[in-house]
Amino acid sequence: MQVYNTLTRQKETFVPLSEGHVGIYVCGPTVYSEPHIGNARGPVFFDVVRRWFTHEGLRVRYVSNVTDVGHLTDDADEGEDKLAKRARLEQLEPMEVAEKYFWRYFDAMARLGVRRPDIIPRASGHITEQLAMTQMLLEGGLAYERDGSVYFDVSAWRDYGELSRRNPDEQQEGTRVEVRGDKDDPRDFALWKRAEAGHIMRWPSPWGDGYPGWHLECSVMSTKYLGDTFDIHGGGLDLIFPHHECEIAQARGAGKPFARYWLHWNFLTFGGEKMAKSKGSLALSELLEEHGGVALRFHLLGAHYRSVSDFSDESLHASKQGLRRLHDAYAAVSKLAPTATQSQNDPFAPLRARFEAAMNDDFNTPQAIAVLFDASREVNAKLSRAGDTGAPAYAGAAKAFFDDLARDVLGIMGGQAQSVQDDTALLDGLVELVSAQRQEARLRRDFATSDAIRDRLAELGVALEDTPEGVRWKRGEPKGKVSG
RNA sequence: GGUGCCGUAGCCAAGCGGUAAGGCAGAGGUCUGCAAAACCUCCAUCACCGGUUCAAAUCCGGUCGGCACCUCCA
Repeated sequence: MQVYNTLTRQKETFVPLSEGHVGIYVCGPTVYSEPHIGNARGPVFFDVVRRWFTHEGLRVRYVSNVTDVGHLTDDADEGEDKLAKRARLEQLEPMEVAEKYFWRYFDAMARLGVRRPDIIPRASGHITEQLAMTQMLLEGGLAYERDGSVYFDVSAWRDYGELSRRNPDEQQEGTRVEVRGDKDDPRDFALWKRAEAGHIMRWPSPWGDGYPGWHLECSVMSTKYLGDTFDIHGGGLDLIFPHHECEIAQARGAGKPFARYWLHWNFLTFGGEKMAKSKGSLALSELLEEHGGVALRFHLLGAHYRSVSDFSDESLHASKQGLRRLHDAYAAVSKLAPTATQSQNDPFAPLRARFEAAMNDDFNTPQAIAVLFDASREVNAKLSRAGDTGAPAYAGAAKAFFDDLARDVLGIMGGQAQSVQDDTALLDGLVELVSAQRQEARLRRDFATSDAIRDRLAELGVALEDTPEGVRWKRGEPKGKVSG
């Protein structure tokens, strides 16, 4: 299988460090505000990545952190971190903020069919380890302490820039590099920062009270749970620099070979503009409410992870229509064959092969989805041929195909990703419709029909009551056998 | 200034040297009491210019137009 490695800027054959196992670390969000749709692309993509590895028989350990030690807002000079600011605005403890949005985030992910990571480490719970790595870097001469803060000395690390291919010397010392006057060099970055008076999140350290730097947690937590060398490190494209660059420098500087393959997903744009910069209206909660998790997930997988994808109402609508076709075919198959069966002569073998080839080529989900559409057409054609005696067996194989790939790997059919729709309005409408039909029968004095309707509804658990004020209905337990 | 990405049909979106996947929308047809679904058929030479090659959307050079990162950001 081929994966595109940012480190080498080319597709490489993926060979796990330890045969049969894969270790994956993905940088998660800083939980300080409402999750938006941009937060979903990476998790959804990597959810498919781990499902695919699992499908291919590998044991996966998937670690994805959540940053609960706020980093600075754009007003670096003010030194207020995002969590603290939010905490002040919401009048909560910083950790209360982190906890609140942590759950918002994972609730949203669950609705998108994203399985929980095997480990969700938090920065606040790994202070000791972060101090240890800082200490190690100091001892190795790659860091220096200034007035309670410890900085990584970029000039001392020759390979700095290997991932982002940036030559530190050529970087424009632009807008606001001069963040803290106590750095030896503006390119240096903090491993540990002194906590100013009033800074709420603080921990004791050999250099005084402070808090860990922006990039340290990932170096520490990934290697703690996956080993000093591990297979895959993922994140958004924007994390390549400086975040991942710094992670590599720290980890390698501390003697850890670190990640072997780096995968980065591209952005979602909205009207051609970077999502993170367009304001509002893209809150995940709202989109989930309106479209459901499966549709969003399906749409996200409709573009290759390394391409920018423009997210709009039109494109989302188109995706939903397409998904419905897939679901319809699956429903038809499931009706004919409630249980999946796979025989020796699997008629879906060629389609499986195509799907597999697509996924093995750097997780080409759009192509994999195209295979699903081709399969649907074949299935619909076969099943619509009346009197085809081979249909049931074929349907069983079709069900196996869809269950295996569309449901288990892509997560766009059945299972948890299926949105639980609120059918209240539909139910109301249906009962009222049937009730109206019954009233017509009563007016015709066709009581046989009206009573039959009431009885059938009662069997289904809907009780109709004729009152002087009109017909009322309520739900109860289904009575008797439900026929049909 | 440095680093990198993109421009494929009305829209979304694969392909990245061998003669344009898939979806949505649209057109025609089969089926059908009507409608829907389904199925069949149709619908692009790949921003532009030049070069390399037997062969280029795919490689090289240039032009134009978008975008991102270099600062928190998925």
